[in-house]
Amino acid sequence: MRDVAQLAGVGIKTVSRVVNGEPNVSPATAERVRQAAASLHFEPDLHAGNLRRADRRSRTLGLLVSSVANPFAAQVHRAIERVAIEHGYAVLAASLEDDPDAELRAVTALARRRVDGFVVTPVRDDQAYLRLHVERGTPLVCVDREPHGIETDTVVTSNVEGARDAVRHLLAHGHRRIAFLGDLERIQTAGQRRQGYLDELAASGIDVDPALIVLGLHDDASATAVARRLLTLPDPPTAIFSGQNLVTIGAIRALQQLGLEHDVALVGFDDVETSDLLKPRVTTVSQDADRIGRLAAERVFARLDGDTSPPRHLVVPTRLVVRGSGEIRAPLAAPADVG
Amino acid sequence: MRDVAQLAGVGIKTVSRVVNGEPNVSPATAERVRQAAASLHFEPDLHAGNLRRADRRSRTLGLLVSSVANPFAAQVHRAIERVAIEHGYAVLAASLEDDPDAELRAVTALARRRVDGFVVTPVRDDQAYLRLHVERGTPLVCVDREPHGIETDTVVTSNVEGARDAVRHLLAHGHRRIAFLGDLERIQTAGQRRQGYLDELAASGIDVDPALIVLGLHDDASATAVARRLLTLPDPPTAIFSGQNLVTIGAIRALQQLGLEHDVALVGFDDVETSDLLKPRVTTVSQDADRIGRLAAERVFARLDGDTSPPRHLVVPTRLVVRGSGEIRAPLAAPADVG
DNA sequence: TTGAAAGCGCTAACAC
DNA sequence: GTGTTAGCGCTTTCAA
Repeated sequence: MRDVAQLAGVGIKTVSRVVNGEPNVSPATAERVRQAAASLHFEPDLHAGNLRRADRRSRTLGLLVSSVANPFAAQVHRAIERVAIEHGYAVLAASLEDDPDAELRAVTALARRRVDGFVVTPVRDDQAYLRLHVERGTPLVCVDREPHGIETDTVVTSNVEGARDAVRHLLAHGHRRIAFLGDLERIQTAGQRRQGYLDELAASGIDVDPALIVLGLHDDASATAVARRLLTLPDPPTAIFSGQNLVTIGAIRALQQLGLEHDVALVGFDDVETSDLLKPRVTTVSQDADRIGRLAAERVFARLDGDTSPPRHLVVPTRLVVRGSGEIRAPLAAPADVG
Repeated sequence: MRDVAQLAGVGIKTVSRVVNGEPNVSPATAERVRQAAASLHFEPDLHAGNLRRADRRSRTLGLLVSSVANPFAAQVHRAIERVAIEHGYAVLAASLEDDPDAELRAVTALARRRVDGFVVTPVRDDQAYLRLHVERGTPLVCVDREPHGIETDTVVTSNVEGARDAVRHLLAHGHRRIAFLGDLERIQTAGQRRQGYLDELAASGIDVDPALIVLGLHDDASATAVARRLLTLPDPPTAIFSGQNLVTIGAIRALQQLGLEHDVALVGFDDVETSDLLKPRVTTVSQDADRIGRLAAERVFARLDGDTSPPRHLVVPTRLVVRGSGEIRAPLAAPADVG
């Protein structure tokens, strides 16, 4: 910058003014400065400026997700990036892989880089430690899961309602023995989806068979194994509600292996790529990742713009996408037990 | 930092030493400083330090990809992040959506944030403008596509060889009329895959029917339409080689719509999620995104570590994953034309 | 309309 | 072992 000033024959502050588009520079001077800057390939150092700048904004957002390679997280990321760009922001993303320590490390790494705001998918049991950053003026928005130990803006999927929709849909097709396959219990959304499943069955006065509820499934292999076991029970379920997309894939594989894919109904929570191409096509409760990301980013910028209203808890509805597998009807009920 | 120094009753430089783990601090002093830092929740400002630090490293990498939501790019991103973390680095990612102007904007945005290295999927016709950054000491590694106008490290998939493998596989199953469905011509990898297709046919002395080659497909809808048209030709192809995963999905849909999925062979370039669940399962030429990302990141760090050897051009081989659709045999050849 | 001086939070160089 | 001084590249303040 000093070099640019020298070459343009002006003071360093004038260069600063031109670079930042500040007023009170004669067009002629401005032009000379621009020429000089271009010829020296000058790129202002954003971080150096921040040191002294009034707003002290790094124009960078920090994003913590399960994994940038996870399709849902990646879509949320893209949506956040879109909003960020509009505001002249860049996004620093970190993958946590559900590791509580990684959450801490990532927050520290991003804090040292002085991100202006955090969008976090909580992993730890307690996010109270993040209060510090919020108090220091770095807004925090939690996505996908609710944080613990801190009151802050959140944007989550309507997990309970979505699960209820799925189960209601299966009930409407005559099913009474509906299995639930869920992710690890410590993952909040898994618990909520199970809750929706239980709520809807309760609301319909259906007795729950605990044998049909399995949690702790985190990949498709274990889901396949469990689904096979349930489907070969003496009194098997006539429908399956799977609570996560890898689990859905596992369930499909089990159904295919047993040749039951056209006989046992299936509704999966969260989309399965190319679910359109399968036979039958898979009915899913799909999440609006794009909207979640967009809302989260908008919340961050609202806070950066000085919004001090109470924390907002946004719930993004799911959509039941009817494609075929969920509309398989239950076989005629066996005669009621008469003892 | 001054506050920490005051609270610990030491000089500011001692705090710096403790924070950075430099030697020549007595254990007792160090402990007092640590206490003070913790009680004030001190987080050093990485960027402020960089201003004066000898290596001037922001410990941040810039990544430019088609889209962070694209599964291939997202996997590359994750692999880069893994290597980055090991080196204490964070990753700033930007989505270009194949927009040449976005490439320029993203490079500028990252340069102003003083990233230490770039990993770029080139979009523009010319990357000569990046020489500046390289000369100023910011290494550049191009992934997935070769850059133009600059000699730098590259990590790409063996597109030509992978395509040849696919076509050879189809030839081995008796096919002679093999269609090629490719992405937009301006996308380098699309051209390379077509080249591999042509090469392999030429090597086998097969005449190419230009009617069976269609480029310019960028989504599954257009691919479906084109595949339908080809398959309903008077003399239709007996096999399809699709050059991109959305195109593969389109081709599958067309085959399903026409009820031909068990009669016409299909090999797709790049993986299709859940291709395992389809009937028939889809044979693909799969790219090793993880390896590409890892190698690219390792190249950046090698350069940062002072490697000044000539640019390396790494080619990551593909793998033909045999699953069923590519092994459908050609129907018995029609009698040769005898005029 | 312009520029000089001070200072942002930190590290380098050197003195003690 | 420890502290002092200068200065990184920029913006602020304020004087001209």
